Amino acid sequence: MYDIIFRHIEEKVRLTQAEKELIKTFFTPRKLKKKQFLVVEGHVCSYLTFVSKGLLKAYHADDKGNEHINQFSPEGWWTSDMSSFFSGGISFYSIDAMEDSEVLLITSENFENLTVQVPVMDRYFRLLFQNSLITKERRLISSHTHTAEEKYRHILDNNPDLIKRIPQNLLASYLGLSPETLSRLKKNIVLGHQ
Amino acid sequence: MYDIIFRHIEEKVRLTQAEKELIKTFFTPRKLKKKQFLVVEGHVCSYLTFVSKGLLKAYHADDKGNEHINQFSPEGWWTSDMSSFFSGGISFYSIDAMEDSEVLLITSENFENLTVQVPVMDRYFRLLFQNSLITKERRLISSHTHTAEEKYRHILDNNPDLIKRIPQNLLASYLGLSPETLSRLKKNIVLGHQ
DNA sequence: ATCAATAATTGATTTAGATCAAGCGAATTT
DNA sequence: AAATTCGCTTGATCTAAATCAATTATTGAT
Repeated sequence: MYDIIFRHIEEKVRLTQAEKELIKTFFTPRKLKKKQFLVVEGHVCSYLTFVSKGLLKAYHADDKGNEHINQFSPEGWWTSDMSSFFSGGISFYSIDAMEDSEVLLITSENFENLTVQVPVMDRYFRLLFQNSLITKERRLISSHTHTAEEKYRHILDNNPDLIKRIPQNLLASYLGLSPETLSRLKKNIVLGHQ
Repeated sequence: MYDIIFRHIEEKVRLTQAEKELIKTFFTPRKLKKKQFLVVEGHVCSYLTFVSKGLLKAYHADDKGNEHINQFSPEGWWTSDMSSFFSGGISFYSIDAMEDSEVLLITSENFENLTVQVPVMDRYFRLLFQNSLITKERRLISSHTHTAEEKYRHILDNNPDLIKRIPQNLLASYLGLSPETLSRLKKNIVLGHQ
């Protein structure tokens, strides 16, 4: 259960055995059935979540009821509504399981304890957030500069494995496109390659 | 010169006098004239930069030569091409001064030394990046859900002070709009309020 | 295996915002 | 102070993608 999380943390920082034992005590494991919610928009997001198995999505529903996916989180990724988690406000996103999943949950109090008692975790999360930030920045520029087709090609090139697990309409939502547009441009790409 | 940076850091973490003295040694102060470049796209971004006075912008030019502003950095903010800075690759953004400015520069080696010798700085940057990440996520969702007018209203409500210092065409670029569109929608808003 | 729900495709139409183009006012340079 | 550059506005036109609508897969549930 904890193998994956330690493998991931140790890609960025070193941990002693004692630290690992301590870290374990701050987390709660949980299983999620497909379609089960971790957070519902409007409630407080009480957990920062590490996905050890499966696939989750975080999304926001706008005024017209359209859902906009913020992030897909397969195994080895973290997910949460960070704003709600760290500040205690209501969650902007809903998060649910797209596949049967296993997750490790940590509350904000325990997160605070974790970083105080294992300071190297501040470094780990600094590196984690730093990388996420770079990716998010690029996605934002991409949303302004690239055409629908370029956005699709880009994700296809960079996340071929993940794409296979994601229904097309949800991928469209993630890219900020309508399902119809994504369907149509896929056809063009196939024909374009002949 | 260093007052502002310490004030900002101490909003998030505590520093001893000794730590402050040490921190100073890692930074180099520099003055920038308006229009002067800190980094040019395609070169390595060697510095993480704290703005103590003035205003900088970071932007990317696409294939067609259109510039897309990623970030405005007034006093009290950090700027850099983080990807280039942390990995040594070439910079995706150019960064230049929109006003005569004063900045504090730190190299990546010194950044590494800083976080090792003053571990609480890992926490500081963790908190900094965490907040940036929340903001970037919201901007990305906004770019998918909001109309041009809503985007403008939103920034007007949340950054009224900053907007005053920014020419309209650059604000349009930041919002992912053409200057013409921004000009037109401003007129509608004024009329709408009568 | 059947039925119901959900996802993907395809076509017709609309629309928000981009692009092209011209003129004007303000600011910076010499 | 004149000249040149730059930013803003306004109008006309164009276009990528959204929306509306119907049809056909595909998946899931009983």
